[in-house]
Amino acid sequence: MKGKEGMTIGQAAASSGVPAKTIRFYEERGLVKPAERLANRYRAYDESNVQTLRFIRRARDLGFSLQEIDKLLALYRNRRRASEDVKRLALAHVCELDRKIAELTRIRDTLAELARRCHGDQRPECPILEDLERPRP
Amino acid sequence: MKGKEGMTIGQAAASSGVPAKTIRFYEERGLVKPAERLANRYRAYDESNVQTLRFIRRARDLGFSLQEIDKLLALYRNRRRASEDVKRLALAHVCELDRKIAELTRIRDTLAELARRCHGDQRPECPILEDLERPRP
DNA sequence: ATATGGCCTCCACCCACTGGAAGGTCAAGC
DNA sequence: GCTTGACCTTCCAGTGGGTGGAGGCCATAT
Repeated sequence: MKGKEGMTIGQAAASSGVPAKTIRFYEERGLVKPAERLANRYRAYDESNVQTLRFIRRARDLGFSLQEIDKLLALYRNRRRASEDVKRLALAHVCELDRKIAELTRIRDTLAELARRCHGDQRPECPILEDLERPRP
Repeated sequence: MKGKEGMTIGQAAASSGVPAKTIRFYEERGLVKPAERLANRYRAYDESNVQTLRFIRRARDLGFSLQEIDKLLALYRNRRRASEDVKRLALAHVCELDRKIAELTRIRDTLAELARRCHGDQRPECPILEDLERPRP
């Protein structure tokens, strides 16, 4: 396990923040290319692999899907990319986030209002259950 | 297929808004009790079953998990329930929604700011990719 | 010599469905 | 009476993004 840059999957995991199991999963999904193998069949990683893993980690934290990350990685690796293409991906994702936030907020407000109207005591009467059982148009 | 109230799964689906496949799935998961069967092995539903399905549908629309719905259904069926218990479930879910909304909003703002700083032209320079590749502490 | 811990593969499971294949049932139309 | 088509039945597989565990090899310290 020598070599200045060489790392096992566990070290790459610690260094990138992506769990070892997840790294294998990404490899299987084709998100990262299959790692080189040592003589003992252990996967070997270098700084550039770890860089890619960190990129993926950050993109996941920002809510991009693996499919979107695949596209982002392609742009990342392409020196002749147009920032326009990256921006389009990002803005599409912002739209999706706005949509989700709006929906969750709507649900949240509905439910908070129902809870506000519920006495929350020992009696069975409950506007929340009454809402749930009400037939909708 | 006689009987004033009797319905097939397709009619129950149309009447409740829960797809037939999903009704079978709920039965398998034990969320609803196994439907009666006709001589031809078709599932039979009545208004009360449809009412339960509508309840589930509405609760799903409000973002409750099947596990939470299981508890809500138990409270719904229990005439001696305390509205306190329903309210507690609802408020816990509101908290969870608030948490999710806050996280998505944080992500959304981060990404929108990165996109704002990106020229979005034909050149490769891109603050979004620069952010993604940046090592984190 | 063995105990620990890391690595390997493979399979199963999570959530909440959804799609599809293969086959049974029923009413209507010719 | 036979076909057609719309239902219904079961079972199996896949989605997304992993996580957990079994069973076994490898490396190092005691």
